[in-house]
Amino acid sequence: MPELLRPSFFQREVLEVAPQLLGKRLVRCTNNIRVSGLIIETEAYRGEEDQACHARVGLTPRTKVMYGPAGHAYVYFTYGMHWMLNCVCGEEGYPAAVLIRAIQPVEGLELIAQRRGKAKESMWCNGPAKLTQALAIDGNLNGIDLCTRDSGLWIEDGDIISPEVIKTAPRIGIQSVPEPWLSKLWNFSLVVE
DNA sequence: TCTTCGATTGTCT
DNA sequence: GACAATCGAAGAA
Repeated sequence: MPELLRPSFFQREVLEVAPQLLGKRLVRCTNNIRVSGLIIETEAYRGEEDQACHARVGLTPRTKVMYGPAGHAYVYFTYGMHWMLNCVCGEEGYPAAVLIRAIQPVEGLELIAQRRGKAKESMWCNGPAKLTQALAIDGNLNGIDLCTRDSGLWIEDGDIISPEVIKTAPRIGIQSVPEPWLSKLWNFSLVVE
């Protein structure tokens, strides 16, 4: 049985954690059925000074999970219909999180197909709102501990990814954010083979 | 394949 | 009351 990632993995500089999450396995377990996929794209958000980070407005009921202990899930709702999954990182009290933007489905393909309707297989989990739909993740999971199996959502260790196959890019969907935050290369993805 | 545009609700000002 | 870390349907080319 693969090991779960531990709090110490997350309790580091978010810019180190984000690329290292690539290749790890995100696992969702409901009714003893596993649905999982390899993480292939992440994005880092860090600090109140990061104008793309929700915590730029400071501590509010919405953002307080980001200020909490590392290794917990920050799940939030946006655009009136989509859920996003983030992993809280760094020291407690400092708001930082990694947005999981895409995974490659591995287990539970039937359930994913069912949850994603008639979407094509290549489109199942190639976006942050798509993978939350495929894994049945919603606001009920906000604040849960990703380092235990108690909540049915966790991350398992995987292969070490060599730096050559990791691509960096500006973060996505933050057009209204001013420089220098707009151009930070805080988006990490695996180069497709 | 590419572009446009509508959907729809929690959160903050 | 405005806006948001987006998706997918529909229409054009």
